[in-house]
Amino acid sequence: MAPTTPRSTDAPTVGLRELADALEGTPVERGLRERKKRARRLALIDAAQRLVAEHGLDAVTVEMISAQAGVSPRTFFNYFESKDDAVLGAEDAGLPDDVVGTFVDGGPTGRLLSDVQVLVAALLAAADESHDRVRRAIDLVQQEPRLLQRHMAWLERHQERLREIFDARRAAHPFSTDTELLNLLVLMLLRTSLVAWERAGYRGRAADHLPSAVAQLLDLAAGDVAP
Amino acid sequence: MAPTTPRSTDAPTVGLRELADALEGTPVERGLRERKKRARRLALIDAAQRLVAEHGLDAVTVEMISAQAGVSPRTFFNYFESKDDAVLGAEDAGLPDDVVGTFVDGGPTGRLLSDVQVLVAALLAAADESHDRVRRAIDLVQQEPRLLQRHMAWLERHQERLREIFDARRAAHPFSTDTELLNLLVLMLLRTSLVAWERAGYRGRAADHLPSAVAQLLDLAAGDVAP
DNA sequence: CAGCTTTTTGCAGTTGATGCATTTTTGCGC
DNA sequence: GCGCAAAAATGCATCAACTGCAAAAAGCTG
Repeated sequence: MAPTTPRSTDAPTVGLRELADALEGTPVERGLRERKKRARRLALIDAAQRLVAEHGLDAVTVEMISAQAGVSPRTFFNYFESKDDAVLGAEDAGLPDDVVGTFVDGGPTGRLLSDVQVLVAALLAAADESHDRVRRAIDLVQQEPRLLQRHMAWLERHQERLREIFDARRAAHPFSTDTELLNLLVLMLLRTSLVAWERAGYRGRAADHLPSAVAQLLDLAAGDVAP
Repeated sequence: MAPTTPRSTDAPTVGLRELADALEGTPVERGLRERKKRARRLALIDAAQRLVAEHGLDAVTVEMISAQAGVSPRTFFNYFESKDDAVLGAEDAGLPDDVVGTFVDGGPTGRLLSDVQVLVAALLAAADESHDRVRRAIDLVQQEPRLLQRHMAWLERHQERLREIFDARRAAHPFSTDTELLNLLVLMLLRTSLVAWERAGYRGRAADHLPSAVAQLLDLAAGDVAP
């Protein structure tokens, strides 16, 4: 159980590099090593998704995937904790610090649900960047429900961070909603948005379907208070 | 199905047996076979939970569990699909037909959220019956977050049924809320209630904490509409 | 008891996953 | 280019989860 990994080691030469990163949407690739690392990772994800789409999850072995990607089976596990993670292309899409900061400070709207919505939007934005692989991942989850569990595992990795974020906000701007409930609210909005996006034929962005999900939730509540 | 024990008057043994069953919370066990089956199953769950509580999930093997329960390792897998399932004591707690029927007919209150709440209450009631094992399962999930995934898998088994139920109700009493969202709503209410129950030291029933969960959700929505 | 069904069990085999030692690759100063 | 240190890839051995199959045991029924 490794504790949270601090993201940036505030280097002094930030400006230009950060701009370049923002444009490319990829983290710093300082040399051949990092580039190869990324390439292999993507190759493994692509191989995994392609094979599973064709043969089904259980018929595909780690050996096949790594062979397809041109690496040894042992290397596969240097990149992913499990076969399923590779199929999902599980990225550690962290929340941007500014978004988190704003949320903790009680912003941007001051209304909890709306602000959670912003949080979820940030998560979905990260998914937009590599939308091809995310698309395939969603499709595969429909086909292989077993993968849904790993989706849950993915949330779980962020759960601790989310918990901290919620608790931090609560400290300065108290609210009564249980942290556990908020965690699942995030999952609910995420998943509902992604499913809606899939049903819309992946047109536009995933985040475009988030307002609808929130509206449904409000309808649900409104219908209960005043039928 | 004649009474196997010829008695002087009508069959009092039936009455006794049904009473005993009601007290134990067990369905009718027609013979030695069924009784043993149930006993073995419970023995396996108890062994699994005890061992995991003591040594941790990863340190416990199926071999240990089955040895502890006095069956062969191969038999273990006749009872559970996975080690985790045994630890959770995963029961196929189905919803009672009358509850489902009422819900599908647009009842009991006619307000979607409240009616979903009744559904969840029924689910929680099932958990109350074998509350010792459920308690231990919840505690273990806190300790071993990995088990949360299996909890998700558990929902998944009911997801199809829930989907049918929601769709059936929608047919006669239309509502706009997405089925996917409702599924996760059920999970959210279930989990929030269970966690609250645990935090309350398992006093009373799990379902007692459901109204609070719903209230939190309503607060959340109300706070967003009119801050 | 004898025949039938259900359940358990042993055994062999596949696969996912991990630890460790070794080799290969890459980055870098010369 | 050259050699050296760090990082990554690889090979190998190992463990544990899980499955299929067929034989044996146990419960059921007449």
